Amino acid sequence: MRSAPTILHLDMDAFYAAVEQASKPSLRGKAVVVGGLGPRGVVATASYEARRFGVHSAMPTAQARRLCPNAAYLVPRFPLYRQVSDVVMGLLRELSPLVEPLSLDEAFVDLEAGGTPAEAAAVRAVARRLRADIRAATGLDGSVGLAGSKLLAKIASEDAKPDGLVVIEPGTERDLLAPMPVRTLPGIGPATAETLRRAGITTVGETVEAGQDELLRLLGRAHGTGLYAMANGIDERPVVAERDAKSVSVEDTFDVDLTDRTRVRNELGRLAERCVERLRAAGRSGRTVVIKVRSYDFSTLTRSETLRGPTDDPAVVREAAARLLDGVDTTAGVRLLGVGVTGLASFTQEDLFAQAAGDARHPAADTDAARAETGLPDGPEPAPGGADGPPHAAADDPPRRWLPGNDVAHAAHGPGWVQGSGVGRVTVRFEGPGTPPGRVRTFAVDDPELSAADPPPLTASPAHPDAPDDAAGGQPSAPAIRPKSVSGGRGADGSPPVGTSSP
DNA sequence: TCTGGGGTCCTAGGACCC
DNA sequence: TCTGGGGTCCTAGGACCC
Repeated sequence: MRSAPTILHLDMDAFYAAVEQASKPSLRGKAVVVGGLGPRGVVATASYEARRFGVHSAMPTAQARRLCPNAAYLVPRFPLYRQVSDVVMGLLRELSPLVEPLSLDEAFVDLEAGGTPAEAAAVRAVARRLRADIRAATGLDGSVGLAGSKLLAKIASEDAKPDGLVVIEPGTERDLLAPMPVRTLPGIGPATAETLRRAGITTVGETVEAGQDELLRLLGRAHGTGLYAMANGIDERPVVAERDAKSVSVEDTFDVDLTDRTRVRNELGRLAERCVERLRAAGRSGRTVVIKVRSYDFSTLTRSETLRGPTDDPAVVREAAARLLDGVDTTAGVRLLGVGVTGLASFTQEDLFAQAAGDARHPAADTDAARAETGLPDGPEPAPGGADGPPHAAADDPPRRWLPGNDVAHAAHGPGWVQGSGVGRVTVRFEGPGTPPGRVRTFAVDDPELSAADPPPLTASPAHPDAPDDAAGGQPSAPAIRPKSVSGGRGADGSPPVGTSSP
């Protein structure tokens, strides 16, 4: 616990949706929903405009469409989000060597380790400049929390949303937390909250009053002690940079349940290969192979097998997965299949093992060749999240899928993005991050002039005059890209934005 | 037209070993 | 030939997070 609020938590606002709006001028100020667009898709991120209709993350996309039929529904473009994320993380690393990313859009930073003076005014100034820099570099808003611990920094950034900055002064933690619902605390999900509720505990303050013994009894050792500490505002977890991944996995939900056993086996084999591609791209190998099978009724089981040594051989993983599947009854219908590898080791260990074992099947040269092969395309990973279409279309090399949000280029009209498609036509809007809102044209889906394209990079907003906020508490700083979001940033109180009026 | 995909951590039982 | 006891590994499942 620190005596100055030197732990910073950054959380980008509605990240995927905001990137889409920055990238597609016609969507700025409009409801945008990014997520799976198939019959079983869910929402990954909704823009604030869409949230006003009740749309939120993890909601089935079909339900979102009912609530907000006029939103733009887009497939995620992870490579672009990753690019933008790299820019943001780069700015954080200028503040301190201790940066702990939690996801593409979220990270902790230990400002003290970066040499920022341990006093509220100094850290506040750093945070204000950071938010301005992020806006200048990406055109996006990020909310920042500052506190003496990770727990409170995260709660502060949540309170700061959207587009705000909140500082929690050390010493005020307990009083601040007491009235909050237990669900506010990280690690307290629906199940734990229900257990606590049945014991008459709904707020953080009641958690403290219940006492540690009671919490241990209700929740078990690790969870109970952890919750009691958190509820008292105690959190000594350090900011840790760069943790190695402990597992790699790949899974697919099918639009229609699979019943044919051969088809199930084939899909599992494909997943095993995708999993190994990712494993190799990360320069790792793994020892335990896990398969996951979700049934028509959503019941889910896993089966795992630990090999004698780590492998990155697709055949070995595929065969292990196939063996595991042999023990699973799939006759009633399979909704989801997954393959994962855990017990990760690095390549060098793998090579040593292979040599020691005298593995005849895979001489070293072979391994190298295969590795070079996977490293070949510029996108190391195979478009995650089904960006290039769900696996199910596998039937006979489908013509080409134009998914809403995809980048395209037209020989005559230039770069644009797919707004929609159907009945042999595809509608494209021609615009890019730096252009004014563009116009729409419709083509035949097999128009030879039309081709898939890479996402254009987000350029920093030119309109932003790099005005650092005034000292006193997070000033309005004209949001870079948004045309008329006058009410944008504001001070520490996190009051909701005046929404730009409905599209 | 219910419920994605990628992860992390914890628990608990049985095997196995000392 | 009396149910000790601890540590580690493996497997399966569940809660939780973004």
